[in-house]
Amino acid sequence: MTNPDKHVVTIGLSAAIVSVVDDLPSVLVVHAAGADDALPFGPFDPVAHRTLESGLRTWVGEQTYLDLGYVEQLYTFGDRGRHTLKPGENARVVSVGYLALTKQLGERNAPDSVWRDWYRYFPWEDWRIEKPAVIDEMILPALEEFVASAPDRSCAELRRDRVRLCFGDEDIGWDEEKVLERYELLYEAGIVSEAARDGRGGNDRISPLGDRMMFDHRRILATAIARLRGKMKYRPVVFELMPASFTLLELQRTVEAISGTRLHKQNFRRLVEDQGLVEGTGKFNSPPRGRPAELFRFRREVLRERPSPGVKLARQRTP
Amino acid sequence: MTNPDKHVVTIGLSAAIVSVVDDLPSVLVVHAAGADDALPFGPFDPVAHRTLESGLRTWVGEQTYLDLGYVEQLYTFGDRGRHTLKPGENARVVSVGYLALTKQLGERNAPDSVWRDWYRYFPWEDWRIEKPAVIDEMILPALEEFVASAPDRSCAELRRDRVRLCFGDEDIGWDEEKVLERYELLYEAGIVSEAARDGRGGNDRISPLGDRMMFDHRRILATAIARLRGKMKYRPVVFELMPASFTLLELQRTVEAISGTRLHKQNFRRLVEDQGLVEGTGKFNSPPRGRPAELFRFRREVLRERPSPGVKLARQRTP
DNA sequence: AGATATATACTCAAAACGAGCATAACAGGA
DNA sequence: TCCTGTTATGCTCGTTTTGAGTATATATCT
Repeated sequence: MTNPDKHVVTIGLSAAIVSVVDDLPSVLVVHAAGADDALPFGPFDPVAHRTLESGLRTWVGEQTYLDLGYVEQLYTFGDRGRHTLKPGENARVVSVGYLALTKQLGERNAPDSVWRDWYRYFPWEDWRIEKPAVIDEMILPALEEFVASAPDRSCAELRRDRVRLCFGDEDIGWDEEKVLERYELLYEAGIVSEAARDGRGGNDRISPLGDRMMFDHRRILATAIARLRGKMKYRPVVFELMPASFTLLELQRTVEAISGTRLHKQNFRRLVEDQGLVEGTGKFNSPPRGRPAELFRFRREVLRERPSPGVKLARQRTP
Repeated sequence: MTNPDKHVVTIGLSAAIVSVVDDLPSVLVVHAAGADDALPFGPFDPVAHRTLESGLRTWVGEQTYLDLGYVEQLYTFGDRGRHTLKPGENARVVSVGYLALTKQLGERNAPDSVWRDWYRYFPWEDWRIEKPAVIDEMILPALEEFVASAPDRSCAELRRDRVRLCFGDEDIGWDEEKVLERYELLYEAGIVSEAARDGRGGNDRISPLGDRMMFDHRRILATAIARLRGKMKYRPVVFELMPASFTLLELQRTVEAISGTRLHKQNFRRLVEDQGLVEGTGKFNSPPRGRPAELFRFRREVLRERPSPGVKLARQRTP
């Protein structure tokens, strides 16, 4: 309390703006040649804005011409050293991360922002086709080194448990919600190239694991994916990403794209219909092959009825 | 970006430090005669502290001599006008709220901080004995006024729905997790006395509903209760509040104290045991009457086994 | 028509859940 | 000692939810 100046910081607002098209979950990033990708971000101006969220909406609107529908605060990061431009620099920025969902209507219009498949930054998170080879080929060996390099036995035990919980084994399977835990583990183990950049021990014998991002933006994106994967299950937020009408398979593919797993088709249909989340429109699509599927729409009334349920994942066993 | 000074704010860290003794969920508040209760809070010093959380732990340790075990970030509030000392004043503080769980060991030692039953601030949230009378006698009538005073028909509809979702009706019951939604509704409706203090329309014909708190601390506490009520169900966090050994009824009473509802005893036992959350110690207590109960301990191993489950609420129907 | 592909309906067993009954183990008083 | 009140603990039973299929319907293409 002595010198008020020493408590002064700048607040940065970062947004993971997400949309899904054609089974590709994408995030809007600011891309410049030669630099790491960044999430759209800007400083919070306490004079101009009444709330943090309105500040975010304003400059996202200015920069990307997007009208954000659903917006949710994720987390506030203030770690020293994880928001550096160049090694050694130490401007203190506290960054508040947001998750926003949008429909990617109209044309791309923001200056140098592009939609990017989010699995480009997290190649180990997409299990839709199969378990990503990078896990067994690169990640787990590198993490074993991390365990082995522990200063003492009990620390090694802790590290081993963390690896098991994050990446699973025979007993405990894959938990698609642990996106942040996995990224943080890789960061601490120096496997992810932000670690070296931030001046932490980086294991440079390893080819970079996923694309790097500016500042702590990959951490914010990990938080966003984790939150969305979890929230989807108990709140009907997927519909923020869907067009006005859609087939049940399209809905399922969107959920799968986000969760990075495959679902059981018949049971997915049962869940969604039984919960009254959607209603048929009576119209059908005309697919190139196969039986036409009915087009459904989101029943907005569910938001006013029961404590709004989400889209449960009817998990599929490995076939 | 023009003038960097205009982006400068102070970050306040506030902590809802929670413990449960004898079925009373309590929160540590700083109490001064003539002033509203406050959560322990202090500014974040970016020079001295590497992370927000370490800043919090440090000054909470200094101020309360408590060693926080479990700490979790809740939310970052930056609303103009909700962190005022006196009406009209407008120091811009962004406050990061935290939830901390502790065991209330040893003696109270902090200067003027005291443990307070949290239902003192939220009398409508405790349904353990019965539905709190204040809901039907004061809250719902006042909220009906709020609905009636809507500027137009569609706004009235929205307000009516919010009231229904927050406080339930015959169809949708009570959702104990909507603590924050309820508080915010009461704030907007001017029923809670912070509203008048912050210069928003306050309905002063109503006797104050629960104790007021300083700044936006009642909102932070609402967030904390909501988060704890939810998290308890899928993560074994209650055990942070329990002594080393306890009977299953003591555990149940703690869960009930937090959730503000009653649980089915036999089913609670079944859930907790089947999930392997606890193990018997072979020792028994000696109660004044009735059969002695076995003392259990938390199985710390669950944290290393399956994606750690929480204490599900085996809800009791109204008898 | 037959092959192929997708949509949708229905079945069936296992697991989880909600409610309650039954019995066990203690204290104190008749 | 036996009865009563009280709490703990074990067990049952019907319902719901879930996971995994099988069966059938409706398209297109050859």
